[in-house]
Amino acid sequence: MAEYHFREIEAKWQKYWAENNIYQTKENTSKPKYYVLDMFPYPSGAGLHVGHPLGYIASDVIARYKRAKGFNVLHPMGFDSFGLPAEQYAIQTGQHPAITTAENIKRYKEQLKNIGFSYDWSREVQTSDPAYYKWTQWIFMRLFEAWYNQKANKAEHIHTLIAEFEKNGNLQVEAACDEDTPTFTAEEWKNFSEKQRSDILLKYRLTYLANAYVNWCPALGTVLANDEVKDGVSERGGYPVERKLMRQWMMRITAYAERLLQDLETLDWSESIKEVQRNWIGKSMGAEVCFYLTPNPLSKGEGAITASQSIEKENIENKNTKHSFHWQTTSPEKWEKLKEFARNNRKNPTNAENILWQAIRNRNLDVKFRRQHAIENFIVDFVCLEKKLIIEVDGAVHFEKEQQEFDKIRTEYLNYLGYQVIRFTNSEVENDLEKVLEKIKRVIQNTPSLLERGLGGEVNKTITVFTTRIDTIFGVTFLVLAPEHELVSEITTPDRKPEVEAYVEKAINRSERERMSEVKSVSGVFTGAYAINPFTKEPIPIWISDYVLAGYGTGAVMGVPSSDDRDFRFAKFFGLPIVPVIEGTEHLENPTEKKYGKMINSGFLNGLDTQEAIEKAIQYAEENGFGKRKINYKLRDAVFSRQRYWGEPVPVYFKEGVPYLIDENDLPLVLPKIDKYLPTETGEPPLGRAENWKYKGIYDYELNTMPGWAGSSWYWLRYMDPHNGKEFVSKEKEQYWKNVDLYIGGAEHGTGHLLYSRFWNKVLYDLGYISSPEPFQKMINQGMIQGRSNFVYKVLYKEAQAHKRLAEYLLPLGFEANVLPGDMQLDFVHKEKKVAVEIRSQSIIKENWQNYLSKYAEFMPDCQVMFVSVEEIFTNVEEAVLRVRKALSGEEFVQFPENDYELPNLFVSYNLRDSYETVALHVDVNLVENDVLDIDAFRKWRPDLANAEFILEEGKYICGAEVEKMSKSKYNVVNPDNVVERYGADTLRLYEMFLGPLEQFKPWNTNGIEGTHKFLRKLWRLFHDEKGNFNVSEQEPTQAELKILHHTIKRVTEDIERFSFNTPVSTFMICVNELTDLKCNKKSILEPLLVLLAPYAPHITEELWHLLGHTESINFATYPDYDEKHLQESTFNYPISVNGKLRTNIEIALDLPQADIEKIVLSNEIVQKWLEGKSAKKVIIVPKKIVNVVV
RNA sequence: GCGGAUGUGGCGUAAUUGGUAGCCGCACCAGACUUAGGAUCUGGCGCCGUGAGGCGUGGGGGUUCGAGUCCCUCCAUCCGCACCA
Repeated sequence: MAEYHFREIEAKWQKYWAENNIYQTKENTSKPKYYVLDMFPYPSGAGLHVGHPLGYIASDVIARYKRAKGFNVLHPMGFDSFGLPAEQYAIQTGQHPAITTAENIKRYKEQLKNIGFSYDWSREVQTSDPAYYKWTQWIFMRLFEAWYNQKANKAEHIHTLIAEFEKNGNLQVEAACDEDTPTFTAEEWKNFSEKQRSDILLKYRLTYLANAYVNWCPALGTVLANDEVKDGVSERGGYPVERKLMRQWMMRITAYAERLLQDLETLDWSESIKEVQRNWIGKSMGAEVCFYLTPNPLSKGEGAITASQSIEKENIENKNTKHSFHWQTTSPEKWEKLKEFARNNRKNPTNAENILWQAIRNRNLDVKFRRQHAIENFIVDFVCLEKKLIIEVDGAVHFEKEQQEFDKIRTEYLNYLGYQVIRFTNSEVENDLEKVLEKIKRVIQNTPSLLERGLGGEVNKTITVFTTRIDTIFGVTFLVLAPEHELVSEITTPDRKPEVEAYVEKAINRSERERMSEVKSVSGVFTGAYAINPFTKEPIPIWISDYVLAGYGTGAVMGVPSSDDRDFRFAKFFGLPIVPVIEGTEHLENPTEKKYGKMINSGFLNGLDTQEAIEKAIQYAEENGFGKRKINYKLRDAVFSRQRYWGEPVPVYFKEGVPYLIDENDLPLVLPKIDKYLPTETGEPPLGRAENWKYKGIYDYELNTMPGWAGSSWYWLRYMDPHNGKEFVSKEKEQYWKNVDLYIGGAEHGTGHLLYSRFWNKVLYDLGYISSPEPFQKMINQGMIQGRSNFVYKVLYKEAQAHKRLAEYLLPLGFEANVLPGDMQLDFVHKEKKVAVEIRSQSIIKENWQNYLSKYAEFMPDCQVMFVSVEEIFTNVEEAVLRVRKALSGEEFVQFPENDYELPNLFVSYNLRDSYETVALHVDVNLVENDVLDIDAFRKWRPDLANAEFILEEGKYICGAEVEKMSKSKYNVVNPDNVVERYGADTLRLYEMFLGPLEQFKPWNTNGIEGTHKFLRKLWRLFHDEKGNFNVSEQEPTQAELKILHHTIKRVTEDIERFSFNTPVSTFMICVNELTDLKCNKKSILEPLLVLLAPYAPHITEELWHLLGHTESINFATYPDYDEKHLQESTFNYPISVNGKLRTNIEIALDLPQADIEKIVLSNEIVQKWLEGKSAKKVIIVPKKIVNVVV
């Protein structure tokens, strides 16, 4: 064989490797293990493009390198084969997603095998295979049967929780559980029904059913996890997502928030991806502070009960009876003045008053009414304090205008105090009591009781806020609740109700996206309610606003406009007071510019620094019982249900509304057949279509399936033991392989796969099934390979240009251009001969000429009008001019273009495009080489281009180029198959590595691939003579040759060890170049070089290895060690600089003492010249580096 | 706005971590061999300058005998997060 025939060589060895199971991994425990894994690919219909193999090649290099270094390497590949695209395709075509998936996988495997990866295909897994998802379901069951014990700080089997419930109820349990978990005693637990117990346990399980606001995507017909939503639209497909309250399976990942955060420190991951996870977990340390609601909305002065009094009073009252009403609705002093009137009125009621009183007294309407009760300065007829409802019965006097005015003010005031006032006339009560009572009943019904709404200190309700800056609490001038906050409807005063409700309505209906896009605008509504700042005892208004998110913290914030930007904007907008609390902010236009410093205006915190003040304030709050230290996480529990077919069925059935796990022996719960991959008519998920699909033929199965990330959250474990039918992974194998040593994949999984995998891994670890707390020890995120699009520039034929062109002919004939009679513009007019020429496109002339003519007749009577089409001008301008000439000379002429003209399909080369009006069009990059267009191929590319013509530069058509995402629509996708076809897999592998650092994003540009291909041919020639005969010498190597080899070994090995994949390629090139220069064909040099290169170029090295006489695969060769002794030098060519500037080089023996070096350097001619007669101040000699002479 | 990363010839990049900036490859230029070249080989190739030399690692400043590398500052690009309390 003379030439390097890569196609034959590569096919030959790929076959050999497969037939001889060269890459099969055995559990050989005498060797150290090394587990190198690629991120699970989803087999999409588009197949691989050159960007995908980048990471696979790097991991393959490592796998091969580690094998040669004596490691037992696990390097598997498989497919994350459940997912939306195959199902979308199924919906459109009716083809079962399993078929689509199988086809896609087949294609992927062909492409992968074509590149010569050393995967152990015997370990391949597919998540959609029942033999695999059996264990996904099994793990789901483990999660269902687990709870998170915060005392032990780990997950435990639910049995331990039940045992505790039976012993002590849940009073002493510290667990990750739902917010609304009630407390109960052991006694109560024992008396709970099965359903009640199930409901309680669901609040603790690591996977649970709950009503939660989820991301509902109507277009996909399913809910999505938070990480699947980007900027308010679905990550896949970009469909809108809305908030919807649904009962869904959830994963209690929040239980692990702290450990997921802390253990990041133990991982060798890039800082950026750790940061992404930290952000997502979103830990913030601060405090929760309780704000009591005021008993009444306070007006200034007025003698109302002061805030501090009210708190004391409330505390006293609360000690006695938890729900005692605050019936004293005026001050004692006022009551002194009013009580006589009140008593009088009671004794002498009007007839109407009496009738009504008899009807409503004694809780006749289920609520207690008081009559002639004093409220502030007024005595009202009847009042129901629980509902804050006042009923007035008006006599004749109320018809007078003055009295009506007074009533109005009185009502307003009472409204202001939070009371509803309804009025009846005497006659209404006397004549139609039924109707009156009916109305009262209705109002009572529609008004929440204070027992429920807890307005003010009358019941023990508080608003809790979360803050990281409790030190600024003296600067709190308002509270803001999220519109969705549960207290909003309860605390809103009647007068504010319409406005508040309208705002809430609007906020809830607005999509996430809308709310996000209006970040900068300020909006909000006052609720009418007030709270007491527990530090200052001052009342502060309670507002609601969009900028407070229901899902974060407590859904309420304390507004500190002097140190928070959003609060500042809010306060400015609504004119709320701003109290500076940090020294130096008093006179600032915007006090939030300075956020840290000494406290001012802050009572006992004055003078403290931010951190000290935070500590002291928390301490104070805890001591006084209205606050506590609190750590908050942004991380939410993950929605685990999908209303989809193509996913793992959830191994759960329902009996009387209680979810039960199916028996473990019934696993796997296999996906049933269904007729259509759509929801049922009643809106149930597709699985609702399965016929007779019931557990044990009786019980309904869960109809949701698991999300795409379920199967990929544990797959690395399955590779350790992929065919085990008894366990998801055997203990021994798990103990041996432990976790992934090197994980290579994209950074885009930072908040999804990489977080869920860590979560499941930790659960399995806590439950004792596996031995590593983290799944992926080291990770490298390969940069995306971007597409490099090429463009051609199609010449546009516009009227403006046609006009210009025609003008060249017509102006010399005496035409004027752009004549403006009336509101028209005529293209060309010959005034003397009364001829007008109009340019329009061919189609417009055809369709509209009559309209034009009538217009011309209006402005230019008795003028000859003729039309010239744009098409005509560019294809046959002479003909057009001829027609015009005829018209001028009075001959008979043709008014319209005689023929239909077709414009040439003209493209102009990149650097000439500025002289034309052009549009840039994507051209298939496969038709372009080094930005030069293959014109023939271009004409054949699409039928409409067959007649394409070109304006060339220097005989070539140069394309423009731009870096974009690699995608079909941009015609910039490069298929690795094509590259392999043309240059071979080894060249592709080398080139992808050579392109630059693995982590970097870079455009794919085939331009440089020649270089790596040439390198391989050069390597080939080292082993062959000029005639192409294999020719390797057994001669002893020279010192120079050994030096080249060992230098290469050293550099390549060091580079691979630090995962620098591009630099070894250069080193190999240098090595081969140098050996070529020396005409070295010695076996003792070339043989180790092959082993060194084999991880990068496995095919050519395998071929040459066998040509050298080996009968075993190069994969079993040992990696060469480098020997320092071959790199020893006796002299060094020192760079000599004078004052830091390089002036010359001097070869100096390395064993020479520094003083001698100095002498040699200073006596050097060139150094002398630069010294300019001065003496050297200092000579710095860095051995084997540099000499610097300082003058 | 906050956080992270990056910035070096026409292009992809390299620089043993403070010691000769531009290795290797592409493109380009010149030449050789050839009927031919999308083969192969040789030489050149940061910028200015005929030259000596000067200038050069996004800009400015600093530390140092010496800075692409360390410090300060500004700018640009990319990525992530974002009313997160």
